[in-house]
Amino acid sequence: MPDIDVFAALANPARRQLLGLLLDSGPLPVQQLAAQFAMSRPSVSEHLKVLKDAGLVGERKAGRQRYYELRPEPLRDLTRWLTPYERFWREKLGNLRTLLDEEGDPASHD
Amino acid sequence: MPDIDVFAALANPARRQLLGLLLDSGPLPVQQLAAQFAMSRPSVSEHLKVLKDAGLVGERKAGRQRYYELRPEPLRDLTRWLTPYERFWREKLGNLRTLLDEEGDPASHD
DNA sequence: TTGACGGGTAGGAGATCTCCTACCTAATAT
DNA sequence: ATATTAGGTAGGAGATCTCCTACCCGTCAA
Repeated sequence: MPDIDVFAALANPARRQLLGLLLDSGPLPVQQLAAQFAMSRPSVSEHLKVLKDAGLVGERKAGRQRYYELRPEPLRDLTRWLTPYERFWREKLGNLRTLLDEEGDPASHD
Repeated sequence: MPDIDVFAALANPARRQLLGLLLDSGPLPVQQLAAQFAMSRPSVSEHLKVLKDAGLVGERKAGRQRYYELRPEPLRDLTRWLTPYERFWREKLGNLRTLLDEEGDPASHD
């Protein structure tokens, strides 16, 4: 149980995409996940392992498949870490900018 | 101008600590920052470069010193990325937790 | 039972990261 | 002018990351 840093786990775009898939579609077996990537199935397995070590996904066996499911709790650490910076940028940008940006920006996806 | 991923920039603990120092103490020259670390000054410089490429710090010259200052704006991308997961865990954890957290939400930005 | 399928693990190649010491330039100080 | 100080850059060693192909075991189907 290496207990990997959630920041490190999120550093890789493929892993963020895996989380996104699990968020959008619920629990999925490895093959369904791997089908979304150009890379090999074993590589996807390794990314899933990193996510599991970070506590970001759980796995449950069903016959010969393993369903991976999102476990978003560790992301709360990220949110907590972010909080003081969020306060800082609100002060910095001021009310005008805050109002303008609040809903108008296109969210970038990974 | 590699335009580095903010996730990648935050993957390293030393870089997160640098951001924390700048958050707590405001703009600081490299030496003041480097003094907080076991590592060499040039290594700190390299970390600052990564943060600068990610848009997370800015630098301004003052004589022979360079003051680095926090630029938290790119962290908004992180917050945006986090939003759907936050919604997910609120649902998952249930109402009790939601009610407890709700008060921490700064809804009062007239 | 035998085969096919789902998926983890091993080992390794190549890229990238993280740190170092040397060295360089620009700016102040004597 | 010369020495000192702040700090960036070069180049490299060693660790880690990311991907691959092979191979393994467990589960289901014939």
